[in-house]
Amino acid sequence: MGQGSESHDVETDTDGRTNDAAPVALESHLGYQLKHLQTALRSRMDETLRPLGLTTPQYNCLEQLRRRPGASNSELARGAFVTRQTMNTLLRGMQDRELVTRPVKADSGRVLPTRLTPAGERLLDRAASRVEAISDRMVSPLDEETRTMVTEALGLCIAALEAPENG
Amino acid sequence: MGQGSESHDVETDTDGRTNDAAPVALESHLGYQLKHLQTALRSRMDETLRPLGLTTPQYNCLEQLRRRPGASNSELARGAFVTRQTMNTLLRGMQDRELVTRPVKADSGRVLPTRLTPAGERLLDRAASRVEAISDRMVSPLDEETRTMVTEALGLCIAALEAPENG
DNA sequence: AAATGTATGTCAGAATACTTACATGGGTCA
DNA sequence: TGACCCATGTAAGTATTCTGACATACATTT
Repeated sequence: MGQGSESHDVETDTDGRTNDAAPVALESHLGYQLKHLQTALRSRMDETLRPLGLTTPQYNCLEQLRRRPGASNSELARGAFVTRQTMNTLLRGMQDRELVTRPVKADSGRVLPTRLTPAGERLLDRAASRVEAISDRMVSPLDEETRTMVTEALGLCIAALEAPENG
Repeated sequence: MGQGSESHDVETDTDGRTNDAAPVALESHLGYQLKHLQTALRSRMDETLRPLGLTTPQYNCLEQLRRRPGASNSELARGAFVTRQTMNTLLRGMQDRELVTRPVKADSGRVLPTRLTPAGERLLDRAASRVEAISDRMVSPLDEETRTMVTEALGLCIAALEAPENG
C-alpha cells in the first residue's frame, strides 16, 4: 500500500475524558455524512446512467417531468435544486436529442410547458429501473422502520434550515 | 402570485385505486431528501462564511487540516470528496492568503505536508463557530437519540454504496 | 388605465470542478 | 539491482453550474 493510507486516530481518547477543543470524529457530523453519501450516490448513479447516455442531472430532470408533465423550466429548476439557467441548458440538450418537447411560443404568459416524448419516456423507464437498483442498494442495510424514520428526520432538518432565521 | 405556483397533485388518486406505475412522492425518496438537504446546508454555509471570505470547500479544507496537520494534498482531496486537482487549486489560493503553508520541496517522496498558519487557525476558529451554529440549527428538531440513529443509518448507506458490487 | 410587483426565459461571462495526461518518487518482488 | 506498480503533484483543456443582467408577460393595486 502507499503511504497515503496510514491511520489517523486523531479522535482516540486514551484517558476517556471529554475535551472541549478536541475535534469530534468527522463521521459523527451529519453534514459530513451527508456530503459523503451524496458523493457516493452521485457516483453510482452516473456510472449506471452512462450506458444510456444520461447524466444524473438529466435523469433528475426527466423524472421531474414524469411527475409534472407540462412543467415550466423554472418549476423544473426548483424541483431539481438548480438555477433556471442550468435547467435551461439541460432541457436544450434533451430537446436536441428528442427526449423532451417544448412549444416554440407560449400560449399565455412566457411559460413553455415541457413534456416527455415517447422516446424520452422509454429512456426514462430504462434509467429509472437502473437508478432504483442503486437506491435499493443504498437503503438495503436499513429496515423499513428505520427508512421512514431517517426520511422524516431529514425532512425536519430541511425545514429547520429553510425556515427564516428570526423574522 | 404568479402562474408557476399552481398545485400539481400528480399523485392524488381520485378513484382510490393503487397504481403500480404511479410515482411515489419525491419527499419519500431518500436520494431526493439527501440532495435537498445538502443544497440547503450548502447555501447556509456559504452565506455564513462569505463575510469571512471563505467558501464552503475552503472551510472544509481548513477543517480537514486541523484534524490532520501535515496532510498531503491527495489526502485532503479524499477527505473532502474532490479531486486532487481541485484541492490543489484550493490550497494555492489559501497559500496566497497565507492561511496555510507548504514546503517548496518534499523531504522524502513527493508529499508536500500542508499546515495551518496561525492566521489560518484564527480564521478557522471564527469560521467553525459560525458553521457550528448552522449545524446546530439543522439538527435542532432531532433529539439526541435520533441524531445518532440517523448518523449511523447514513453510515450504513455509505458502506452499502461503496462496497464492491459482486466481486 | 397606469403603475407596480413578480415570475419567466434567456444571454453573456465567471467560477468551479472534472477528465486526461505526464513526470517523479518510492515501495515490492523477482 | 532492476523491473514493475502505485501514489503523488501538477498542467492543460473541458464540462458544468453559477451570478448578473435584461426583456417580456401577467397579476395586483390604485
